[in-house]
Amino acid sequence: MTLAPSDMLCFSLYGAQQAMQAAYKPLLDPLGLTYPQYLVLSALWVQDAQTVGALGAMLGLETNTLTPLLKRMQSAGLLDRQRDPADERVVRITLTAAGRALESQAAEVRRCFLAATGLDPDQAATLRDQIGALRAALTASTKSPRC
Amino acid sequence: MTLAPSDMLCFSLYGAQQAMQAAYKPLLDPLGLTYPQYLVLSALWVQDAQTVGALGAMLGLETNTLTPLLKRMQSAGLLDRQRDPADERVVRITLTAAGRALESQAAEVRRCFLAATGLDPDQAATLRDQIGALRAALTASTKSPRC
DNA sequence: TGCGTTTCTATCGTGCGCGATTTATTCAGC
DNA sequence: GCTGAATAAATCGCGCACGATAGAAACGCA
Repeated sequence: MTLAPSDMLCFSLYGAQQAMQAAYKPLLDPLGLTYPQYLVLSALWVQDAQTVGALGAMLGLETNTLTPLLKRMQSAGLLDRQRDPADERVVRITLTAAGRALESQAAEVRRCFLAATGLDPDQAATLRDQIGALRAALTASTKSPRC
Repeated sequence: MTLAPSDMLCFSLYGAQQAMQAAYKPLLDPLGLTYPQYLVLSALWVQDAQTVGALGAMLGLETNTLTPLLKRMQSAGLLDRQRDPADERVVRITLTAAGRALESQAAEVRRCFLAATGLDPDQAATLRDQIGALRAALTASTKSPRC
């Protein structure tokens, strides 16, 4: 017996993620950001001068995704990329004034996105944790398959 | 006050979707399918001979995504693409024997994915509906912004 | 000191995903 | 019948996302 995509948990996740990015688009376009770029900035607002690898660990992205993404953001004047003198293998990502300046506008973005979900903060946090648990279970299962 | 990505609902969705596709990968690789291709087949198993537009409506994808995706699946021998004689604008997508044959293996894929989530069927259905509601709210809000 | 291993980033190729545009066909109204 | 609007699919360009690989720097250890 075959399920239609609309009846599948995986498809709800797939579709919701696309809807989420579509909802962010009108909020981020005025800032000249894509959604992954917004995530990178969010990570740097919390902790500046991170390495490429640390950003990747926080966001779940590999360097093959991050390097070109960070170069585009550098071209846009949002951040600087420079080798760490103490360890020349490492590239440190540092916010520019322009990158830091966007933080103040992020509050409005968050407020609008929450409004778009139609959830109150508690409901959003609960759903976030449920989806986070799903993510953790899937990641764990991929590392050591049960099936 | 700025949230870390890990505290954001949007990021849990973003990360969970990536984890979902990573979990599907070892299940679909043996079948020679990507996750979006698996979705297309799932839609066609329910209803064969759909148009490109109907598939797009079911999966939430535009023709600029579907056309090359369907061409790759045609090259792989999974489906046929042919203009509808009654309306030459329309292209109908029809499963080949090979495409139909994969349906029997999909049950095992679904079983393994559910196991990977660590959820029982009821929990999975509940979470699916919650995420589906989030998707609906986000889509509605994108169409008529509240903010 | 020198060498094999590990760590970190960058590069390459492929497959989505989508905004914008183009082409082909059909339809509606004259 | 003919023309303009509408519809369906295809095309083009760009930005992720990731597997596989490469290259440079640091480290471990004889």
